[in-house]
Amino acid sequence: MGARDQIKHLRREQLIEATIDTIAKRGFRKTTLSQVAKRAKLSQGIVNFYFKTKDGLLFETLKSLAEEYEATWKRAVAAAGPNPVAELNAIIETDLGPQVCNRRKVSVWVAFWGEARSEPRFRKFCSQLADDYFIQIRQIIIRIMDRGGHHDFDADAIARGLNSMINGLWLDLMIDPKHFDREAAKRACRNYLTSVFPAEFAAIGRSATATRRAG
Amino acid sequence: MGARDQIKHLRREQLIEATIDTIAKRGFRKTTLSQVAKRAKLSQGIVNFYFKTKDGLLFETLKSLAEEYEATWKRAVAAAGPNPVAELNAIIETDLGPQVCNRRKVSVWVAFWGEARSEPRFRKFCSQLADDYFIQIRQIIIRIMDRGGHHDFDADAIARGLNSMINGLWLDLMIDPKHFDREAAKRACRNYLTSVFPAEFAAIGRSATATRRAG
DNA sequence: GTACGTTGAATGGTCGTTCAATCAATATTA
DNA sequence: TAATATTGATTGAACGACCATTCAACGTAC
Repeated sequence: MGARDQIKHLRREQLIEATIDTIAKRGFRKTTLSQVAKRAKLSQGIVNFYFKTKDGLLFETLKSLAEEYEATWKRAVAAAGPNPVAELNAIIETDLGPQVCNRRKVSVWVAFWGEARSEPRFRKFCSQLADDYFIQIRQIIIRIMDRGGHHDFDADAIARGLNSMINGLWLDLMIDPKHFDREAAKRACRNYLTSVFPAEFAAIGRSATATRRAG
Repeated sequence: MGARDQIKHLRREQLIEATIDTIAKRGFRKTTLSQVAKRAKLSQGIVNFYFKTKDGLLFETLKSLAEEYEATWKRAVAAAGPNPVAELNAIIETDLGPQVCNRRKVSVWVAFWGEARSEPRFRKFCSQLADDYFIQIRQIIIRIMDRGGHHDFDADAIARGLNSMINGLWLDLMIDPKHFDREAAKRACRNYLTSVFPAEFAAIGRSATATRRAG
């Protein structure tokens, strides 16, 4: 990669970061190209040079955010080792950890979700992403079920419940950021899993106050 | 109320409905006053006559949607009688029922949530609403706990989990409307509650496939 | 010197908002 | 009651502001 390509890559990242900042600070409605350019400390026309159109910039921003998110949680699952309980716990930890679950990034996600219905491009991308994630979670849950002999549990319902709970907790951060409690959010998820798999999540639940209150 | 006031009320409702339609069909970004006016079959300037500004219209739309929602679930809880298990089940039933959980209305909610961070007016209103709802759910859960003697359960975590799960399931409807399954969504919630309160939700869980698969 | 990155002024279009004019309903008068 | 005055509802053209996009001109690296 020559210096030419490096600067091209740098500019794209610079503009995408500025877009995320702008959406987070001013909202989707008030996100204009001049605002983005100003925040990136570049000139007006630069966005159209690198992304052709405003929609192009927005879609690339979504893609960038998605790639980072996917890489983050897949890395966390891999690092958690072969134990499915630890993997699920790692997902909760990263999904509600500060790198993923912060106002800056979540406000961008919610902005895109809000436009999903009217923008097929956004919707298709987001649904593909959500589907991959759901399938992974369900797969982990099935492994827990197999190990514990819970062959009659409804893996789909459990996975959907956890998935939705995490997304809903992200929304909490948007709606009531002042009272949002990261640890309480994790506790809600662990509480759920400890209820479904008492034996498997007992240790994690006990140490972090899951189904039962600590003390 | 004179004919004058009646028409005033009618026009406001007409414009708010048109706003909901426009946000749902074209997204927040592309919601313009001329679009709203056209959909309401009225003239350009009418919105400014009835709502002063565009932001005024949007906020009144949010308020209208919120009032309807609150009335719906409070009515459902009241109708479910004094049994807290039935009340919680009624909340799930209405929150994921077609009157509340449909693409038209949910897309408007998500649009406002997305703008919540940059619009303090939106955020304050939404957080107040969410708080009322959370407190109600928690209160019902505490009643279930008292009745069942589960004094060591974490009511906050259980309530937050259910609350978030429902919100997250609404998001599912936005992101992947084609595969969204209303009954599967309800099942995820009931599954959760049956795991936490096996004895209390057993009947409901059994009939609707909660923790364990039917059959 | 050539090719590419970058600028910022210019353009055409669309937005929210205003307002003089018009229309319809109600109140007043004869 | 009929005619008229008054009030409020509604229109749509007009305005200024701001938007995304373009592009000729300039700067810079190779």
